Amino acid sequence: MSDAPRPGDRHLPGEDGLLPAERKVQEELAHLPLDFRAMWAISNLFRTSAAIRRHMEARVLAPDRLSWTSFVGLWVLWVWGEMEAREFAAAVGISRPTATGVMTTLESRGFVTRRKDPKDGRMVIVELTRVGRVTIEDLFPKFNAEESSVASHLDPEQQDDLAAMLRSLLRAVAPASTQDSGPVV
Amino acid sequence: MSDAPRPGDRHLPGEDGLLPAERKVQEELAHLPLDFRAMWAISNLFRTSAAIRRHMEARVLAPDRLSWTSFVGLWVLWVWGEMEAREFAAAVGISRPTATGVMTTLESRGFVTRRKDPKDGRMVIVELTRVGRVTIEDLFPKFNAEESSVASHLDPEQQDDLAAMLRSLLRAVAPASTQDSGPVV
DNA sequence: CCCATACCGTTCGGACACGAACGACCTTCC
DNA sequence: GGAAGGTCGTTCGTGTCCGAACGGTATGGG
Repeated sequence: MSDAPRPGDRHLPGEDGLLPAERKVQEELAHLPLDFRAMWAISNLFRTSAAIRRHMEARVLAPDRLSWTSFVGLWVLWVWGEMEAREFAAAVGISRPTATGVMTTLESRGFVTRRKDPKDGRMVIVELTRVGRVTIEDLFPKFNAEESSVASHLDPEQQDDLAAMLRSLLRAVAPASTQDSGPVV
Repeated sequence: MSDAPRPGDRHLPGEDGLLPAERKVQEELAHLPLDFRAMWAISNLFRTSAAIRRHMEARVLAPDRLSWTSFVGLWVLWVWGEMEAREFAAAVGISRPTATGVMTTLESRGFVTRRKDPKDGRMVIVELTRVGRVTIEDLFPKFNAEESSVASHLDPEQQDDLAAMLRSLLRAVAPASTQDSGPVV
């Protein structure tokens, strides 16, 4: 723990130390009885998730002027096939009102269609159009290639360990009912 | 200190197994040449981040009718002290237009004040009010207690490993300039 | 001195996000 | 068979979020 910062010493990426922001927090809040170990784990979860999401939006989604949520919507319908609107909302991980807006956006761009269920007049069934299917089938391999590129900074074993630890946390905070239908991308 | 338990046999499928949604994906996309290992690592990052964020919003923030972003804003000003608006935006991890809206919200609730910098008429300096400081000083220990509770589902060593792996991914996707000022909660 | 340049915060337009509430629709129980 | 209650998708209001663009402000070079 000999972290004497020398003048002009730049912390190059690749070291295993705390981020600059973390050091500032460590310094300012050291006098409080906080669980810093948990804080570094959880806060880096938010930080890294947001950074990778932005990376994906810029590299993969922006060329098609597709938002993150719209992309997840296409992906869900691609994997699951046609589904009711409330299932769509649950699978994407958004509320039903938000799902209405997202479906409207996707419909206006010709990616999905909505129709009423003849068996139950309350239901609305969402389905990918041909254009929507072609789009996600072209886009998802690119998305996964970026996932692979980002994850390659960890060993394969570390990738497995990371996924396992995250599943453990997920099971801790999410009710079992929501784990079956949460967002998957 | 990387004496992570490494049993000779890998975990059998089903025990430490994939989530239901992951199994569906595995089944539907098995015929495509995708990097599933990276996919499980990255997708669980998004899933778990969103789940924990909702957990925090419901358990810690909802009683004060405070949004996630507003909470981060208060926290940033608490740790860093008064700062220029563009620094505030960078520290919270939002764009400058979004920061204008968030500051307006926080100002209307009496948590922060905005004033022009007499030295440079372009700048706006944001600062926590007394009410804002009292609020975050009451709220953050509760927030950290929930972080600690969630993280307790991992061993202390695992928490450290998780944070280290996430920092590694973060450094891979984020330009060095944004690492100093990214959102920290 | 003035103008090009650059930067700051804000505004605008569009999409996302949620809780509350509403009309339409189905089921259930008298 | 008709009212009661539940569920569905949607609408409304508010707040978050971004890229593009605008007015205000500083600074440098001519």
